Amino acid sequence: MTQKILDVAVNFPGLKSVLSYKGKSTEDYEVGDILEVPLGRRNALGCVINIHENVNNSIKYKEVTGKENEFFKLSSEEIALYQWISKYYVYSLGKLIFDCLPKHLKRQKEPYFITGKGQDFTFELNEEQQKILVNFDLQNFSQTLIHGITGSGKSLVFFKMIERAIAQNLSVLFLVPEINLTTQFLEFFSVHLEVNVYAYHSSITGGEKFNLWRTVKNIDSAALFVGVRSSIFLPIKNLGLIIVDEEHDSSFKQNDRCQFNARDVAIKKAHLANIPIVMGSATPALENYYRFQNKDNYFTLTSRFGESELPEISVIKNGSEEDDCWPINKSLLQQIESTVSEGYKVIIFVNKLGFSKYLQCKSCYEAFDCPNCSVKLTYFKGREALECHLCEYKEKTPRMCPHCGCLDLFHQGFGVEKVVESLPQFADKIIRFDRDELKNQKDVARVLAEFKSGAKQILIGTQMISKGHNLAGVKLLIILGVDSRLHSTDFRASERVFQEIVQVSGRAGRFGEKAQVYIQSDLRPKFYDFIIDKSFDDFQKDELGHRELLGLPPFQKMAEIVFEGKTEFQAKTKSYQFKDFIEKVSERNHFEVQVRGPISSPIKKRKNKFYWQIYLMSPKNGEISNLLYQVKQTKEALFQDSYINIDP
DNA sequence: AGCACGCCGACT
DNA sequence: GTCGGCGTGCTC
Repeated sequence: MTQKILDVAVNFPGLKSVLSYKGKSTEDYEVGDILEVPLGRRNALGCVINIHENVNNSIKYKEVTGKENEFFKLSSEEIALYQWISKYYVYSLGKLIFDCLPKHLKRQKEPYFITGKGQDFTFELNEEQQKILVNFDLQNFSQTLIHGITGSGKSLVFFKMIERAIAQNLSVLFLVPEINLTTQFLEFFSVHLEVNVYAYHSSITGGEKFNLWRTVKNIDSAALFVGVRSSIFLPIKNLGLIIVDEEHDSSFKQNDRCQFNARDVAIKKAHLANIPIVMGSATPALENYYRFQNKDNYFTLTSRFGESELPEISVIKNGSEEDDCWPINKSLLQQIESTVSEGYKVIIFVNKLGFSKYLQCKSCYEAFDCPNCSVKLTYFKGREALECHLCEYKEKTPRMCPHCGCLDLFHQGFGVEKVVESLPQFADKIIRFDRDELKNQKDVARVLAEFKSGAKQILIGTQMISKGHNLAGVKLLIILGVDSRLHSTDFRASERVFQEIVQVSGRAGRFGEKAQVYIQSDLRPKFYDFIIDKSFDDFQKDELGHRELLGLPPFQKMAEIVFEGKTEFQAKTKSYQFKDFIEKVSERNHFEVQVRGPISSPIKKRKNKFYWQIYLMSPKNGEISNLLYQVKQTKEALFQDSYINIDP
């Protein structure tokens, strides 16, 4: 009898995580089996990815320790997806698989689902909506992008698509960027569809997750799965359609471990399963917008549902520090007053927690820095403390400058607390809406109920406002603190700010009321013209022009490699050594890859560690991953304390 | 990730 | 003299 060799992707972070083992003669093995295998002086979990008989005499094979029958066997399609992710994001296959699989827990909990009521729901689709559905079929892999303004009824199109899949007894995976968006979809879908609806998000416990995997592998009737990023790994049986809502959202990017983008993984998953994928957004990611230009499966929805119109948007100057109502421009006070007295609502959007951005000494200009990070401490008036937003550091607000002894300290910049304080005449009508004030979903629900009922009419808060909430009666919306965000060194800064302004503006005038949005800014970038005119295509085209000129995505593929060191010198040295080596390999093997940097990271010190980084650019898709993969395979030590971020 | 080996500082 | 700090390197 010939000896069977099992190639096993073992759970450890080395790139060469696929090791070969002898099987036990008493046991049968198949590709996809989860095994326990010896690794050094310990055991680890692994997944069989290949079985063959080619014995290599230079390897001393160890024998498999055991088979994990309690675990789920991976299908060849799942393995293919994990292999693609591992190659593209340059991440250990074995580690990836066991990062994604649910942990096998003793405590069992049955997964929760909502039984769909299948109540009749009749609505007229407009011409644009119908056009999308006419040619949509579930037969093969296809990609569709729906670019629809906020409130244009994308969900109705999704609904029709899901209905069709279910009619063919096919399950649907509906991806959303964040949990707070799922509730309204869950409600809508479960009332009108006649299938079980499962929600998948971070608050699902280990036991429930494990059982959900068991369930999705075995259910025969169609079901709908509404989930966040990690739900792309659910091995859903008879999956017939994937929908990615708010496709542009940065929450789809994982920023620890394997830094995949769930939208891109979803596309690959649809491709491997040979099923359609549909993406939707009011502000498509530039990469996607560019990819879909002049394609048949790019659709726009340009009219708002029902009577509603998009709000009118204007840009006005930042408030003057002389005025009592600073940072709000005093010319807006009258509008706030009249909006409130007419019984309508106001939202004020601020990008910063706390009271002031930082504290500074009036005589020597000493500012209070975090001792562990290269950022200034934020002043919180409620707690009378200075706090770091990157680490745990906090201290009581100092009375005098520790540097020169001066007692005159002044505040720079503003946060939510300050904005609330700047409108004392409305104090009894204001709700503060930020992570600091609202600790859980319960708080959020309570406060939103107060706002909806009209008990409170002014909502002042951070990014938490911008997503998903369907609020009636918002006639005035003020956006503060845009300028500092535009000054960021991130090449996506204007794209992100643009997306956020559009998303936030979408909160106003959703139920027929004519609304007004004011953006306070002293800058005059061209993109305000595009925002005011609502010519979103023109913004995208203008931004594409800049990107092309600078050779940035989507015109080139990009990767960012960050090096961590205990000292700045160490981080810097590592990044230079890496650059030298990768440039040599790239040249020698004729890779079309250009190295930019090294450069100190935008925040060069975090939690007492220092960061330097380099960028890799290439006009060819997959080229950077191939180069990195090759270098990492031959010289893994160069990657010690580094983070690879593909398509940052 | 673990878990070894290996080479310098402060302890009985 | 050696106990243990964590840098470096390997795992079929």
